[in-house]
Amino acid sequence: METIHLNENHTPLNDNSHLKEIIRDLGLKITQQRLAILNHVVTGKAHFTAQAAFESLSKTHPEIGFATVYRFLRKLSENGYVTEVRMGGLPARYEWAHKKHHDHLTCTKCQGIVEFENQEIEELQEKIADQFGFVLTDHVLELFGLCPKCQTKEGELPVPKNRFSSHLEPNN
Amino acid sequence: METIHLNENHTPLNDNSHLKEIIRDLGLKITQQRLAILNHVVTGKAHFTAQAAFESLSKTHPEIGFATVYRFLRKLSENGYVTEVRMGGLPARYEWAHKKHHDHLTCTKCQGIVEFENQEIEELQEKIADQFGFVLTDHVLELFGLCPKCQTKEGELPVPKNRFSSHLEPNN
DNA sequence: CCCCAAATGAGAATGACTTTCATTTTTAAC
DNA sequence: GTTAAAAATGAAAGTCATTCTCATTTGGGG
Repeated sequence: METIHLNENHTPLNDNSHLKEIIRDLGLKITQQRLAILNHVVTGKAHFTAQAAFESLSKTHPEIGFATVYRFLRKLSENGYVTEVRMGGLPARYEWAHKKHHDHLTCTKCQGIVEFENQEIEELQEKIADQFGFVLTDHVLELFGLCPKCQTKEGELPVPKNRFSSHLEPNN
Repeated sequence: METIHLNENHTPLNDNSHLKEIIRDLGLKITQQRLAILNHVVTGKAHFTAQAAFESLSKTHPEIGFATVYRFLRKLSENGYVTEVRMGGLPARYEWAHKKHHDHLTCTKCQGIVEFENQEIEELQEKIADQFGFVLTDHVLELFGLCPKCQTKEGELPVPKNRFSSHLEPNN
């Protein structure tokens, strides 16, 4: 059905068959751009912003526009292939959702992110939704605090330029 | 110390003494604008957007600028007097934080918000932070789903103009 | 191959804030 | 009370992430 041969990047085409399947599942046409973006999402590191993905992709695929990156990431996230994470008013961060569901513990100083999962919490959430007659479709659980490193290095690192509200006092 | 008399709105001044204390606690000067905004926050309904507060306030205080509303709401939220809630990329919503801590269960269709509290979840969160050596400073727990009403009225209401990602399929 | 709906990219538009700055207020000191 | 310095304000401009528009290109069924 699908002959294996090399594309212009000397990458075996069948590397992409898995990615193609995903794009097909979304009911979209298979384009080089989407393959490149999807490949980046799957193989790159998690918690990237759309902007970062765009810049990174631009190096090898200068022809990809950021609109395409945003559009496709949205589609992927709408269909559960990637998870969109937002903290405060900061740009959305995305991650490939092939892993088991998990939540995030974020350091408000260095913005480091630790992933965790906790079945008990998941179950309690379901129970709560039930109590109010809701059908749960999604949830966001983000914990914020200071990571071990930032607890010691008090005030050494400058607070990242974006403000951080949420009960912290930035002016001390 | 403070003589009770009427201000130009024929409202007893001591109505505001509580509000003034809050503003003082923030290290800010007491202005008519801040009193008006704070009064709105305390007595108005919860989960308002900055824009909504601005518009509502404009009726009685046409001189208040939206910059002032945003600035003051931010200050209040930084100091824990109000809680900032964000869902998806939608405008931040604020609520007076005089109540016990609670989280939100939001209907993705009608955007109705139910508040709940669950001590078990709170404790589990602390435990998780501990496990990673984090000092917890804050957290966000937002549950999303369909409220009982919206479960039955399938597709009757148009989806609010702002898209809703998160594993829902808007195009069906 | 051909065609056309789907996809793309460049740039304009949007929308929620934030910042700037010239003017007005507050308030602490007389 | 006056007053002056510091803080606050509002109008408007700026920012920034994201979305939209639209003219052009492209994938893929026929």
